[in-house]
Amino acid sequence: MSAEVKAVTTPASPPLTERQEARRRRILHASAQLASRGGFDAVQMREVAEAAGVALGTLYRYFPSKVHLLVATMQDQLQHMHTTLRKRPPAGDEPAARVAETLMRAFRALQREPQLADAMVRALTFADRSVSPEVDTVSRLTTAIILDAMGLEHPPTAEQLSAVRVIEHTWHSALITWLSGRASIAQVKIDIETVCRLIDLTSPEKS
Amino acid sequence: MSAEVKAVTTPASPPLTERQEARRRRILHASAQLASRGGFDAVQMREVAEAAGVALGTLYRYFPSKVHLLVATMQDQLQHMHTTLRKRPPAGDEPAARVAETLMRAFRALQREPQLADAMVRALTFADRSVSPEVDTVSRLTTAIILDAMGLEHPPTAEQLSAVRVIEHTWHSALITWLSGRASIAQVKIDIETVCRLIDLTSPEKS
DNA sequence: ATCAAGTCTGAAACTTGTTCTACATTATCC
DNA sequence: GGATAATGTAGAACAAGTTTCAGACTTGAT
Repeated sequence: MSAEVKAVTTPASPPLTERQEARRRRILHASAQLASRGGFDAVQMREVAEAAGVALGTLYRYFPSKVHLLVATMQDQLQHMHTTLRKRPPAGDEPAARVAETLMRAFRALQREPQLADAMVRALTFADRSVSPEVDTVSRLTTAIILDAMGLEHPPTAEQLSAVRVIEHTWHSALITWLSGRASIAQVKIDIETVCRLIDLTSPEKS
Repeated sequence: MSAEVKAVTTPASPPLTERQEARRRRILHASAQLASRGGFDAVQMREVAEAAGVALGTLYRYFPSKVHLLVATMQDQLQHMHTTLRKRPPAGDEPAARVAETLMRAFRALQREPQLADAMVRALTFADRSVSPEVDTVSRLTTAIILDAMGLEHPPTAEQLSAVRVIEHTWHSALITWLSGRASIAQVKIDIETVCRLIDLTSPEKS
C-alpha cells in the first residue's frame, strides 16, 4: 500500500541487561516528567538522577550530557507519536494535504505538553557535533513520519527528499518560534501549509 | 526601483551617552572576537567583560544574559551583512533566483567565520521568551534582506510573506544542520534552492 | 560647586552542568 | 564458587553563567 519504510532504530551497541534497560527507562521517564513541568530549565541533572533512583555518575554514564538526555527523550516521544499517527492515517487526497494534516496533528499533540516540547526542541537545536548521531536519529524518525504521511507508491525521488528536508526545517523552526511566543498557532499552520506545497511541486506525476 | 523597505532598528529606549555607546561597542566587539575563536563555548562572560575592559556586573547591565549578548552580536553582524549585500544586488532574472543567490552569498560569508556563526545561531535558537524582542529584531532584519533580494515592485502579498517566513525557517535550520556537521554545503544549497521555488509559486504574476 | 541619582567596579557568593574519587555491588568467565 | 572486570553509589570538587553588594565614579540639576 505504501513504499517500504525502514525501521528507524538505534544500533544499541552493547545489549543492556534487564536492570539496565529498566534504569534507562526510569531516567527517560523522569526526564520527560520534569520537562513537562518546567521545560528545559526544570530538567536538572541532579533531580533527574534522584527521581530515577540513580546516582548522578550513573546518569552521566547513560547520557553523557543534558542535551544527550533530552534528545534521547525526544527520540522516545517521537517513537510513540509515530506509532500513534500510523494508527489513523491522514484522510486528504493529495500528499501535500496529508503531510500538512499529519504535521498539524503532531503539533497539537505537542501543544498538550508545551513545556516538554520546549525542552526537547531546544535541546535538539542546541546540540553540537558531539550529539550528531542522536540528532540524526531524530531527523530520520521525522523523515519517516513525513514520508509515511505522503503515502508514496514508489520510493521518493531526490527532489522529493529535498522537499521533505525543507519541510522538516520549517517544522522545527516554526515550532521554535511558536514555543518562544513569536508566532501564533494560526501562523504555524499557514507556514506548514505553505511549505507543503513543495510536495505537489516535486511530485513526479505533475502535469 | 523596489518597494519601500522600512529601516529595522532597535527603539533604543534611553539614549546612551558617548562613553556608554563606546562600552557597548567594546562589548560586542569582544563577543564577536571570542566567538570567532571558539564558538559559543568560548564566549565566556568573564572573558568578554575583561576583554571589553568592563566589570562583570556592567556587562550584565548591558546584556542581561549570554544569549542576549550573542543575539545582539548577531543583530550587529546582520546589519553589516545587509549593507554589504545591498551594495551588489543579485543578478538573476527571477526573484527566486535572486533570493537564492543572496542567501548563498550570506552563507559563504558565514562560512568564513564558522565559529562565530555557530555561536550566534545557537544562541538564536536557544533563546527563550525573555529574548523574544531581540530575536524578533533579527528576524525582521532577515526578512528585510530577503525582501530586498526579491526586488518587488509592489508591497508583498500575505502569501509572499508566508513564503518568506518559510524561507527564513529553512535558512536557519539548514544553517544549524551544516554547523553541526550533519549536512554538506551542497545540501544546504539544494535546500535553499528548493525552498526558493515557493517564491515563484506565490508570485501574483504567475500565469 | 554641590547634592542626589544613577552607573561602574571588584569581589564574593550562588546555581547547575560536569568531572572525579574511593568504595560497594554486580556480572562474567574459569 | 571465586577472581576480576565492569558497573553503580555517594559525595566532593570544579567550571561557567548569574546575582549580589559595598563602595567609587559620573552626570545632571540646581
